[in-house]
Amino acid sequence: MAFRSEILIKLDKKGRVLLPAAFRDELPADDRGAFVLYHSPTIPGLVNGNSRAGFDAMLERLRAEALGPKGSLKVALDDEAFDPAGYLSAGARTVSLEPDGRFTMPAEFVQALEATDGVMLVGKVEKFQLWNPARWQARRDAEREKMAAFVRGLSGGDA
Amino acid sequence: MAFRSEILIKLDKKGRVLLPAAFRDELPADDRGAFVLYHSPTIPGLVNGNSRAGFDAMLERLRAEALGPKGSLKVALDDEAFDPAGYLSAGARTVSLEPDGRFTMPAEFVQALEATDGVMLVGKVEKFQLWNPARWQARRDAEREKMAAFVRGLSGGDA
DNA sequence: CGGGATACAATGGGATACCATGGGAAAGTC
DNA sequence: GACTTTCCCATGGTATCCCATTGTATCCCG
Repeated sequence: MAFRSEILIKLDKKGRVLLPAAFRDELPADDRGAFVLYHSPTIPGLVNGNSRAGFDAMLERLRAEALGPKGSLKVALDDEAFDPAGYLSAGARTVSLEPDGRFTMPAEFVQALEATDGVMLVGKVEKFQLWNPARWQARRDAEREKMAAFVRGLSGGDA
Repeated sequence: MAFRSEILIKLDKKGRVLLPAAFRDELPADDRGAFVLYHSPTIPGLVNGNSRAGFDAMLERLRAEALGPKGSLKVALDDEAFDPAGYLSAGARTVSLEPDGRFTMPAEFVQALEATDGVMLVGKVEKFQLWNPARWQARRDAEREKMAAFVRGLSGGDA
């Protein structure tokens, strides 16, 4: 259960996008009819995706981390207190998959991506990302250098 | 079963508001004819909403955690003792949904929101909120910064 | 092991159903 | 009887369903 690979998918004029078979297969077997899209909390113009179960699990961990064990009652009542799980939830949408594996991309996400005719789907282990193809290109180049530097920096055999 | 997304809905001249399909679907399947609206206990001008079951469950937790096991008996008898659940309940109203998914917004909530022609519905996981669109805008910007700070604060890779 | 035959993945498009909204008519209500 | 509330119908837009097409794996068979 891990999202891998990067795949360029068409965004047709009806706003539909195919969730590739490789990604569909990573959704829980008992819940393949829908998944969650949500805005990246740190990178504007990036959209994340996950299974409903995966997204909910993340929110749960988030609340435990941010609020401690007794936080659930407080967060349910105190609208003034900042709730990171609530923040993510507001920027998220459950989208249902058509039988053929496609979904209609909500307009807000199309806008965020500034996608015109294609979307780059990128597997990031326990979630996946939707990128504007051009922006992904740039991001990828930057990450390649960081990765090389990171590996060189690993304290290891030679040195 | 979690409220997500933010949706701007019209408030028509008859005082009607549509509960979007995405939110209706989160109401319990056996009780979709009505739900609960209640004033936020911490933010004036904010209205919260939940299913009847969800609201009741919150009151129950509130009494159990805030007052202890004997609390409910005490508040049933002692009118002098402060009962947070009773307070919330007084500021709450059950509103019924029309067959087409709309409801008439009680005047007290319209006033509280100072809503004129639109209401922003925001999913907050186990409940949702009704905001004055302009105020939500401001709130959202503030939350974005808090979220960024929160993510930075997570003990992680770089440091 | 070549050559189809078959299954499935990715895409396009027409027809239909549903969502969000406005407005009129009927039924209460004071 | 004026006003509010509920019911019903209308409409534009979007999403969903269904069917079709093409290309590519996979399979089977001799």
